Amino acid sequence: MLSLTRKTEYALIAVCHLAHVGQKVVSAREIAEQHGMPLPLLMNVLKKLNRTGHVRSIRGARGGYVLAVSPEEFTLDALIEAVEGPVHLVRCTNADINGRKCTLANPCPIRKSVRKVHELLRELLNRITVADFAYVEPEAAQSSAKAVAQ
Amino acid sequence: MLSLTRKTEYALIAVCHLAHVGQKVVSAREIAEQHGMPLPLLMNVLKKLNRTGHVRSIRGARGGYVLAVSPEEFTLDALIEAVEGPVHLVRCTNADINGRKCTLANPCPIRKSVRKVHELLRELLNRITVADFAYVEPEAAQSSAKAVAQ
DNA sequence: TGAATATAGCATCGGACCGGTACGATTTCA
DNA sequence: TGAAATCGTACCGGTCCGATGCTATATTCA
Repeated sequence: MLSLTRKTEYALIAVCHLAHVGQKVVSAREIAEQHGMPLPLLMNVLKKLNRTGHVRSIRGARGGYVLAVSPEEFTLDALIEAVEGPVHLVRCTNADINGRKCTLANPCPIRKSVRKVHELLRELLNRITVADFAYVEPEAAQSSAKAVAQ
Repeated sequence: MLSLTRKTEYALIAVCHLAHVGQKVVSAREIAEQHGMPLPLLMNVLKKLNRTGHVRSIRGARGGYVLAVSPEEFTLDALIEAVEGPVHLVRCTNADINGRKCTLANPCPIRKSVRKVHELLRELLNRITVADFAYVEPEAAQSSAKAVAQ
């Protein structure tokens, strides 16, 4: 199950949309319609991003959302954590999180190595920012691809 | 859900165990007991690894399993694919896999970038091999950690 | 002041998939 | 021939994602 959830997809698209329009206020409905996403789902995601402070919400008529952090500083790791909760490669990387201890015989032979891989994954996710997911499609995606590849 | 399944954990531990004992035949029961894993689960995993040719099974009394590939050439990516199926960061990276097409409005603004991230993840998983998960715990894990960090 | 718009919060439901179990068949060795 | 061990398949339960609905709150505008 090494995959992103659909929530993260929606969040990524929405945040890219917000990054693209700058400081203009955009309603969830507008974003949903433009990308063919289910509105309630998108709203759930935006609520979470609002709670974590990554987007700012403006209520009422003519309300909507504005990106509250700079795209360059908004890492994929932060986005995933905001939407899905913290990333755990395996359950026992942080046994104290869910209380359930690793039941494997101690010492678990792969614990250290798994932890190392976990860190590598986190590093990768922290190198990638929302700015890399530039809201461009046709050919201009090369500059963003370069940043991601770095 | 950026995490490995428990199957992958079991597979990793078992393969490390096999790598550690060299060409000696080890039964699934022996591996399970030594690491406190549920035997049937481990057998399910070993069956899959046998079907993909990564371990060789010897039936009958005194039977068991032997690693069929060199630990240095057995990548984490291959192991995950053998146990869980192919890795998909998002559903639409290979829309033809499960038939279900991406329902988002085209052109999906993040498709290209997501695909790039997907490749980076695959690269990471391909750099890590079973040999990096050396079957050592106390302090000697540094040589393997070095290889992983590379 | 009232209606319309839009987000906030919570609760619920269905389905997919992982984790775990069970049973019988097959093969090998003593 | 019987014991040991793998092979194959089918099944069940729990968890969590995906999705929906309703109510409350805040803002704008006529």
